Amino acid sequence: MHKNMTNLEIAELLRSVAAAYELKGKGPFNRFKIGAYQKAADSIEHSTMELKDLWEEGKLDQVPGIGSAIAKYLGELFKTGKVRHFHSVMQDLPSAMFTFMQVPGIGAKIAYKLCQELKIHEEKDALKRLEELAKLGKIREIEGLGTESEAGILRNLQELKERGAARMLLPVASSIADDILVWLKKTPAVLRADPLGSLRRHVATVGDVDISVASDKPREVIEHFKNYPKKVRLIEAGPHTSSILVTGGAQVDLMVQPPVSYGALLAHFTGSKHHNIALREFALRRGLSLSEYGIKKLRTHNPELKTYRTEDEFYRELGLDWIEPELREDTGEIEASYHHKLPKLVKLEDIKGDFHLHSSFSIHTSHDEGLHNFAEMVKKAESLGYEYLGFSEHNPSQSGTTKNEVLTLLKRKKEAIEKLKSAKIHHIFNGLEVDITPNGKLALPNEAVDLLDYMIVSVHSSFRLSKSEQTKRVLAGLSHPKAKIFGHPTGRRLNKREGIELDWEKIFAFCEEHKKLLEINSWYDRLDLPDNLVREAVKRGIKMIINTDSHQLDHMELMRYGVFVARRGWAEKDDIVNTLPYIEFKEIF
DNA sequence: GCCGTTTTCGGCCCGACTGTTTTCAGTCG
Repeated sequence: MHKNMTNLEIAELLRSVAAAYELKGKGPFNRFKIGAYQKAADSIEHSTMELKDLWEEGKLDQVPGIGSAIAKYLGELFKTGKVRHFHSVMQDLPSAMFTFMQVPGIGAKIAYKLCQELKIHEEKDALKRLEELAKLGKIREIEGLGTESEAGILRNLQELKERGAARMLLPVASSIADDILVWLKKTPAVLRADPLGSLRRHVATVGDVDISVASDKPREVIEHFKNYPKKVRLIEAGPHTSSILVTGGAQVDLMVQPPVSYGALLAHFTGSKHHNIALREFALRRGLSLSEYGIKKLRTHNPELKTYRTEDEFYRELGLDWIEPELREDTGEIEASYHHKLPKLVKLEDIKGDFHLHSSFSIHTSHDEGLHNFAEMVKKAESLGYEYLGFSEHNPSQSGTTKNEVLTLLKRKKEAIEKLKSAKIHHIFNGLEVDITPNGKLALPNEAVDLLDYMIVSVHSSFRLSKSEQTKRVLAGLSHPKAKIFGHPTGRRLNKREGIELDWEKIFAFCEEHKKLLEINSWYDRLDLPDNLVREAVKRGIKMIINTDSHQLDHMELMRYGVFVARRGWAEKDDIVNTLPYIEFKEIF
């Protein structure tokens, strides 16, 4: 019995194979094979479904980038735990080289050279050994490397240790970008500046902060950028681009173009990489070549560069509708744009209520209480322009309260909410966020449920049940008629813990049949349902609700993060129930 | 090794910067 490989581990394996091919093939003839393995690895990493499950259903070939050859190898991997072909490609390569490739600036060739020359072969302690030898000046002695390379490797090793591989949460990256924008705008050479990359695409986590600048004086802009007060180190600087490291360890990349070609720069630097590649291939089939500078007509005698001030003009030149940044992941958006079938994405202004709020009204919960009372939260909801809201404190602790106490507490809560209603400030729903216990029971007596308008049911414990047990548990919890919403469905905490394992086929089918709502939780380390699962839900016509899970007033402003996730999942207004006016919304409950 | 709005063969995105090798390879996004 061999260990189940996760998508991430499979992606790693394919990247190693790509690296091996990079060393094997002398010459450019297998460049495309290398690219194919890398592309397959990326694709697997972004896959919604576990590859193993797809293989069992015979659907491996549905994953873009996986063709007959790699599908066959993966089949062997799932059956036997290893792939003979991969083994033979990698057998005479030291395993340490794949470890070295984690260090920025070290690719396949340098990694291999380091292993050979420094005689480091095993993965164990490889980085530590590399650091020791670098400090002894052994790297500069290797042909093709010098003192700069040695210093760079040492520095990058150090930074890797300090920062790790963790990506930034969206608000963190946003605030770094905001601060840099303020700095950049201090010089008149900067005519315009925008945060781009994954930040603009509103990905849940951000690797580096990317900033574009429109300017006719790029050198001045780069100089100014290099003087950013929070700069820790200059990574590189050229005529149009520069990268720095800032306090906290984040890398900031800058690109400058004159205003006449700013549209092409926006498109290029927003990415994603895969969107860019797909867009360039699309253009190439039409005899056009794209870059951050503009568009060239190929096959003409003197290919002239055409520039674009706006992204809209840039996309239009290709015969495409402008594509929302959130959609630019090469998952069908180019084709949709070509056929004028892009979704009309939900917007923050469409949201008419928040249904996951924790007030300070005490009902002896087993988890955390909110900080502010009903009236304060209602007032905040009013200021956000909402028509309705729902209070959903955690259920009372099962061990700390008797059934009668629970009933008394919840009667009191119901009365308090009734009073708010009579004040006619808002349409207020009386809910509760109820734990689904490991055996699938709800952590609330049935008589108490009768006092509520709705329940959000959530998993807050036993995250490591097997997929089938976890699925059974959740479906049992959701089967109560008043359990309308499945709260933060995967339970993931970004950079902290993986989500629970669920059979999504079954969960989706159940939600579809029984009209259950999936929550998109806006809390920025949850962003749960994740965007790729939102996309699946949208395809199946399953409705969702975007909530903040607020525990205090200012949390209620985080709704936009949930909206970002919905947009990345191609959700339109109709897919999200809390865009409905009260009259229609209340029918659901 | 993958893939198809000219193709089941013959293509495969495009450019940046660094360090070191005096003309370019390696790495990155």
